[in-house]
Amino acid sequence: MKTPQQLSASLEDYLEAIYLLSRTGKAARSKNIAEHLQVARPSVTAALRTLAEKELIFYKPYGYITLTEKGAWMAGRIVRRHAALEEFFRDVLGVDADAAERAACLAEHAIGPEITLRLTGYLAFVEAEKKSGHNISDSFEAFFKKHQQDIKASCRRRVEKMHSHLADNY
Amino acid sequence: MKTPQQLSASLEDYLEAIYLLSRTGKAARSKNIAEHLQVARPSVTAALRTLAEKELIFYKPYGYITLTEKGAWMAGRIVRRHAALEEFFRDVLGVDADAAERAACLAEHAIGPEITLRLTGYLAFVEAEKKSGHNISDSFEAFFKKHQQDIKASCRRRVEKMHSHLADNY
DNA sequence: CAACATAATTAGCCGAGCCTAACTTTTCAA
DNA sequence: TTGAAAAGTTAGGCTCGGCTAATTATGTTG
Repeated sequence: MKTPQQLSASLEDYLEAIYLLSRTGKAARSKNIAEHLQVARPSVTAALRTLAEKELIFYKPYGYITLTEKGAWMAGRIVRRHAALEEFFRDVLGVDADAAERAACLAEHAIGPEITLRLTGYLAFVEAEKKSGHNISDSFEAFFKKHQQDIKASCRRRVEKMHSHLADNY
Repeated sequence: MKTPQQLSASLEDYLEAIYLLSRTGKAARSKNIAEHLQVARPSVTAALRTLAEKELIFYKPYGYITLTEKGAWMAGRIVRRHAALEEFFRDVLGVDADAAERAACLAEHAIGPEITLRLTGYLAFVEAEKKSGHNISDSFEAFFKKHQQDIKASCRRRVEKMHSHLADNY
C-alpha cells in the first residue's frame, strides 16, 4: 500500500533542503535548514513537525534531522526533478545559470513523475545527439539569435490583436 | 514608468480566466469565472476587487467584467506562457494532452519572460527543423521508447546510492 | 407590478505558511 | 561547574486564498 503523500511546495522545499544538507556533509540541523531556505527558525520547526508526522524524517527536538526511507525516496524524486529542470533551462534553452536555478526552484513543484521522466529522457536525447555529431543546443542557439526579433514581434502582434478585440466594451 | 505588477499565481489564474472567457464569447461574469476555475463565487468577488485595485480589470459590482489595457497586456503574457508550456509538454516531450494541460496550469506561474521567450523560440526551432526534414520530436520519441528503461533504472540507482548514504544515522 | 429565481456580495471562518519576540534547552569555555 | 552564547521552540499575530451561510441586487414572468 503506497502512500501517495502529496506534499505542498513548501514541504518539498524543506525535504529537499534536508537532503542536500545531509549530502554535502553539513549537518541537517534546524539552523542550517533555515539558512538554506532563507526562512526564520520557527518556520522550520513547524515544517519539521509536519514532515515527522508524515514519517518522512526522524525528528527529535534539539537533535539532528535525518530522512526516513520514505523521506529519502521522496527527496530523491524532488532533487532529480529539480536537476532536470535546471539542466533543461540552462543547457537546452540557454538560459543563464542563475535564472535557470531560480526558475527550477519555482517550477519544480508543478511537474509530476511522468513529465520528469520524459524531461530527463529529453536531456539524454540531446546528449546522445551531440555525441553523434549533431548539437541541438548549438543549432537552437543560432536559430534563436537569428529569429529572436521575429519571435518577440509575433508575440507583440498577438497582444495587439487581443487589444482590438477587447478594448471597447465598458 | 513600467509597473512591474507581480501577480500571485492565483490572481494570474483569474486574469487568464477572464481573458479566455472574453475571447470565447462567453460573458466574463462572476459566475462563469467561478465555474471556469472551480472555486466558490465569493472567492471570485475577492479576487476581482484585488484585480480592479491593480487596475487590471474594469469591475462594477453586479456588472460585466472586462480587461483594462494593462490587464489585457498581462493576460496576453500569461496566456502565451501557458500555451508555450503546454505545447512543449505535449508536442516535444510527447506527454498526453490532458497531463500536458494540467502541468502547464501549474508550471506557468513559475517561469518568467526570458524563459517564456526561449521556450517559444525552441518550439519554433523544432518546427523549423521539421520543415527542413529533421523531425526532432519523432527522433526523441524513438529514443525515449528505446531507452526508457535505462533512464528509469539510472534514477533508481541514484535513489539506492542515496539510501546507503543516509540510512544509518539515527 | 409583484414575487420569485438567479446572480452577486457581505460576513465570518479556516488552514497554510510565514513572521517577531520571548522563553527554554544545550553547549562550551573560563 | 557555572553561566553566557547559540540553538531551538513556544506563543501569538499576519496575509493569502479558499470556504459556507446569509443577505442584497437584478431581471424575469405571470
